Amino acid sequence: MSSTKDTILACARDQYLSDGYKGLSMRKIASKAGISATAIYRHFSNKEELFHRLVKKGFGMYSQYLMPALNEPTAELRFNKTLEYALDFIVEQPKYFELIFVKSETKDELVNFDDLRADSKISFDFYTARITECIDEGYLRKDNPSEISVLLLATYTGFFALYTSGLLPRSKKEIEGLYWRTINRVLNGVIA
Amino acid sequence: MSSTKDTILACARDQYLSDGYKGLSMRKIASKAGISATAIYRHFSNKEELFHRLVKKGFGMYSQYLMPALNEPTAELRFNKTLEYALDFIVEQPKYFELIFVKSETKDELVNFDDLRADSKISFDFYTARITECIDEGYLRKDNPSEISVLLLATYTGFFALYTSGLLPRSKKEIEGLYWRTINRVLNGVIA
Amino acid sequence: MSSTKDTILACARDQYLSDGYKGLSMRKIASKAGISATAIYRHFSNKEELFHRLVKKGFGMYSQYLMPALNEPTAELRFNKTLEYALDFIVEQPKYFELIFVKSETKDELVNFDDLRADSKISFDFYTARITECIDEGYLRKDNPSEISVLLLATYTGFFALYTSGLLPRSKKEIEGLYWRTINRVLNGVIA
Amino acid sequence: MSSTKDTILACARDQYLSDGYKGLSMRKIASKAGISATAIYRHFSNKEELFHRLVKKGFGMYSQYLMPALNEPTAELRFNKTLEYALDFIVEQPKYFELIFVKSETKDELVNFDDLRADSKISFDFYTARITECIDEGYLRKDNPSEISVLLLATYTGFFALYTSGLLPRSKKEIEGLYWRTINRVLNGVIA
DNA sequence: TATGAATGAGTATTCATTCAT
DNA sequence: GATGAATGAATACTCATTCAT
Repeated sequence: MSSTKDTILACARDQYLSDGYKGLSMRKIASKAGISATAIYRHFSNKEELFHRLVKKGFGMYSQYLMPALNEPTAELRFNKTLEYALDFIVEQPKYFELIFVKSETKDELVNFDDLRADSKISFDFYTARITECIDEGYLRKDNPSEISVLLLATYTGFFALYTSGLLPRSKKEIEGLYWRTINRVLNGVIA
Repeated sequence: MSSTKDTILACARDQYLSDGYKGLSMRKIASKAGISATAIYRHFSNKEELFHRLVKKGFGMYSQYLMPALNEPTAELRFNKTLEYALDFIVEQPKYFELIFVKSETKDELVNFDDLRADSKISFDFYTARITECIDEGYLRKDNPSEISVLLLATYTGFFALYTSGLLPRSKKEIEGLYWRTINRVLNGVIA
Repeated sequence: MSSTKDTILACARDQYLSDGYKGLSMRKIASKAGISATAIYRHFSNKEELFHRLVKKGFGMYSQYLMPALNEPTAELRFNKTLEYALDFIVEQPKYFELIFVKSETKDELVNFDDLRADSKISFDFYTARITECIDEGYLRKDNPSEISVLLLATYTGFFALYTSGLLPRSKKEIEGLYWRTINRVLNGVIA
Repeated sequence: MSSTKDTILACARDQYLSDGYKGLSMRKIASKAGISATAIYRHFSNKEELFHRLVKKGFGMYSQYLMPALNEPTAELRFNKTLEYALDFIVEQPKYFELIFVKSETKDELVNFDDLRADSKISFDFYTARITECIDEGYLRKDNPSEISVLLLATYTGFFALYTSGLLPRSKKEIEGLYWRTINRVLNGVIA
């Protein structure tokens, strides 16, 4: 409940999400949090650790979006809800999506921190599990589940990377439609 | 033939690609290029312009990879060669791929420079043109060509973003196989 | 009592007064003050603010020189003491005189900062007030007090601008005599 | 007739007069003159000499303004015309006035260059000569001519220093009126 | 006469971090 | 837990000047 810690993290997130890693400075974080720059070091040993915590939080949030899909009764519904909640995550937390799926600095972190690699595997494994049970139930064609997972995640990631980069200059509304049509085209190829 | 200019550009690229935008400093570039930091300003008016040229070069190189596909005799071959050359680009110029498709700073640049946006549209339009003629020739199912283009580019971009980010921890060889299987799964859904 | 702040200010003043605005660099100030260049930013947000404080201090000091004239019992004495203390200011603080009355950069500052303009008005108004009461008491001829103020300030400023610029190559002693004779010639024309 | 030399000087003047000494850079001068920065060194050995020439030109121009006063038939007229032409100089060449009478950098130059000191004496001596003959002709009260010269030059310089510094916030028109009233008040004290 | 390339010293400023309190 | 002061290294960039051509 160390409220200051959370405040720092929240300010760091806001600042990172608006200014990028370049603009993520201890001073600015401190100033936003209403404390002195040095006070941050009471809670995080350095900038690297602070950012590390931030990324972890992003992964945790992504998990929170996907997990409720497990409440659905059938594999097909769980699969479809997963795709839907993944969309929700981007629509509602576009910057967190960027943080964990796009921003290169995040990836540099991934290389150095095993726990973040593990976190990133969670979403991948979640997809794979959904796909496996869809194949088992005959909703999806017999195929390599982890490769289908790659296919879906790649499309998902790439689609929104294109979007956030301005290469798909469409409105939010259009994007949602395009997302589903794109996903359905992919499913067309893998569905039983 | 301004060799210094090219040297600077090459060093900037290397340094950007290894250290990210954060590590892209005029001093370091100069030091790598074996000139003084100020000498850079003889060739580029500032860091922004230097980076801009860098990105432009990346786009130019990507075009050079794809264009030969036009030499193929049929739409289907041109389409398949495009997918193949796109793979070649990543395999042979992985860092330039990262520069123009993944690195978020590049996208921030895109927002500011119309010419870069135009450059980025080229690859998209190239795909769309290939797809359109494939549909015309009956090789691809009747569908919205630009949306198929989005699908393919998204998968392509996302696939390698996952790869370069370390989320697909496989060897180069395996990756090529996985790429084709992934692409084929997509094509499965759109092929006639 | 923030001694460092005062030290910085003192060093900045010395350096400005000996090298001009050109030579007023944060590094040099810091070096003179025996601190690191960046330490200055703990006390002043930037060079502009530092210089601004410097000028303010100059104006404040000038006021401190003139104010005691108010202790005199008659308007005539207050007027004469003002002229005398103004001389004292130049003799004892020639560099501060230069700072606030001569150096052109100071004037550029004045344009941007309302509070400095206000400060500079103080001395002008002080003169005007002294002259007004001298006219009221019949010591000075009936005339426009603020214009007499202009006359006196102009002569005062111009006189010492000529002096500090080396155009009046005389000794300090001679200058004091010349000052009074010059002032008296002016008074000749305005005295009742 | 080395036209390039004159062009450089003209550009230097324009740039100095608009941006001050700080903004007087060889590069900017060259760019304005349409030549390369290094080309300047064909004509002036360095920045110091260039500025030196500039100041000399300013003094020369001031002389050109005053000299025609000598065409007047009587000492009184020559004296009055001198005061008038001095005003013209400021009104028409305010920046040159600033250059030779106000700008501290100019004065630093004066200290180092005997020829500039000599130039600056010319105007002073010119005043003195006018006053001497006015005393001789009985138009001015018997007094020390060079000290009257100091008085007039000080008032003149100080008056416009106050003006250019923004301490006399009046319109150009008002300033001319105020100038004459101020000068007349001075003359009141010295006139026969 | 002029240029383009290059340089070293300099500019203000920001950074993450340390330390004594 | 937190602060203010301070620091060294780094940032992009400008400067006057030199040199080979």
